[in-house]
Amino acid sequence: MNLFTDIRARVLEAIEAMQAAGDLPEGLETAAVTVEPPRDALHGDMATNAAMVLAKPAGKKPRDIAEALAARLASDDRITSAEVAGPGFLNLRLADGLWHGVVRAALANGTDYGRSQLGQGQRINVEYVSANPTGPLHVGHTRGAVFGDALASLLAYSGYDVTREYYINDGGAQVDVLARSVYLRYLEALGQEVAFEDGTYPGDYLKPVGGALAKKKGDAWVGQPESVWLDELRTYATEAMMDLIRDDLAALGVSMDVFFSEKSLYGTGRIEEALKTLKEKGLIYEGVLEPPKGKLPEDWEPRQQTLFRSTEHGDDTDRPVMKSDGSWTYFAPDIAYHYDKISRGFDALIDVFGADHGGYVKRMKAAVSALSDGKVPLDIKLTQLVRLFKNGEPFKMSKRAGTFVTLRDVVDQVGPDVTRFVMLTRKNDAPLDFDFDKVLEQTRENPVFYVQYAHARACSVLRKAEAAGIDVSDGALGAADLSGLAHQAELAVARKLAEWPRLVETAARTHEPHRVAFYLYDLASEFHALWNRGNDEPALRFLQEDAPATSQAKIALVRAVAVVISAGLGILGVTPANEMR
RNA sequence: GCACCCAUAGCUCAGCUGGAUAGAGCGUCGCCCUCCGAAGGCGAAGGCCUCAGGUUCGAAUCCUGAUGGGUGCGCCA
Repeated sequence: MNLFTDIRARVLEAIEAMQAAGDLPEGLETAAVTVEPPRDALHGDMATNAAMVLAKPAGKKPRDIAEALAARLASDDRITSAEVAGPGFLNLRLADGLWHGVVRAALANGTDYGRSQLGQGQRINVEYVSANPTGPLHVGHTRGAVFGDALASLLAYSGYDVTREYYINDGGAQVDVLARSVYLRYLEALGQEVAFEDGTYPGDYLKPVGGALAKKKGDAWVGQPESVWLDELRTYATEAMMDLIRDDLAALGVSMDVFFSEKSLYGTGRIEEALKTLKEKGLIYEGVLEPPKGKLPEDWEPRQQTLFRSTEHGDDTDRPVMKSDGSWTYFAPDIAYHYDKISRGFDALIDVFGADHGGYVKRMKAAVSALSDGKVPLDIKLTQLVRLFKNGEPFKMSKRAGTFVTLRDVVDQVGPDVTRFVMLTRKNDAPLDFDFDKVLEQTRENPVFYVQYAHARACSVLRKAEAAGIDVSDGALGAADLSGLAHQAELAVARKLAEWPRLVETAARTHEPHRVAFYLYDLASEFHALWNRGNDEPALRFLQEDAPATSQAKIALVRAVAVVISAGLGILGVTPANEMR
């Protein structure tokens, strides 16, 4: 149930009636007609731009159209007033019963109130994290993981058939480095002195992997050349790292539907197949790239390479898919991977990358556009840097100083709920400050606490009401007489609840889950305000002595707030708190 | 040199993908607990939405250019 689309439908009905009556010409385009909350609540409950949008094509003055529209809408008993304002806005005030309907809808549908069919069951693939399997996830990955996961949930809530996917970069040279590093830890576990030179991973997290290997293999690989152990160790080490990463993700509450291995693309003809598809479209050629303008790399020299004509699909320059020595560039398996996603029948793709991958956006979009003949849209969301703070002081990450901050460090210190919420209180394309101390503060400036507190307060009222003998089951509250819910302060909260389905749709359409977090903060603010007004105006207290029917109406509103907060937090992957301690 | 992202109150940031007098938190100043949790609430002050053009009924939002910051730029995935 979305009150805004209901009223918009009513407005369009009135426009059709005006056309039938000859007040407006036939065949007008009404797609641009919107019904939205006015910026200033004093203007009314909803505003439509219909008259201004239609004025030009209809050849009439906006205010004249608005007047005529107002007359027709005013006859609807759901609309208590329709006033023309400004250049041709039509401000509508709605009957209290509609706001009561919002409360009832929230109680009847529970956390499904707000669910939409925007996606119409379209299959959409969200790829995120996709960190190299060479170590534990760090803070940067954490933001991508939280963002991707919340986006996926948001899309699922909006009627898409979502697949959450992780691309394992297990095909490149970094896996050899990993295998050699594990080999050193293996030797170490067997009592040898080892040195970690440049080009190896010295992290402690490989110690248990080397230890386990020593148990499994004994000294069979000691003193043996790489040719004996490298292949097997690559697989072994990668699997160990993926176990580690899966555990990290689980600690954050993230679970993937698909882990896709880059390695599975090599030696199976799948890269060749993807490139053949591009070649058939005339997009693959042998050539020499122009040198980049400005300062050249020291060792620059023209080289003959196999290139993808990505400029045909919006890129700035063509991109190499094969190195001069005949091996694939990293881009080739990426093309094959996205070709695979397209082949699996997804209607749309989303990639979540770190900001340092901004340079690959155009070429990746070009590849998907070429491979799908422009039929499968690819949206790439970049998550900006996370800056760490402790007590307001910048906190520099350094592997050497041992202050390398992992996902685990963050989750262990502040918990998954706080981590997730905080990471979503900023747009993905804005840098994020994460202060280990501030995110745990219990004050209004900490949105996590503020929203959780609102939910806990609502639960507290429900408990008290129940203790007072009021039936607070959703069924009873939904069936209650809500006429006791008539004060503007109370209806203001219901108005906010009415925006929820609309908010979900815009957030889903723009792929911006942070909007949910900000909405919840606003809703919490409305609720806290109403709560406190009870201090000055006893009539606004939720529990009314000796007036169980009135109390029940007010409790219904409280419960509806709790339901929507719970639904919103659910999308963000945060557990609502029933009480604060 | 080129591409992408960003620029909104003293600070940190929203702004519903073109709507009315641009919002919130922090900070500053002034209020509200014999009362469901004051871990909260109410109010005041604070703005050339970086700048200059353009598009139109209407621009913080779209386009062009400039300035300032971030990221990246052919055998590293």
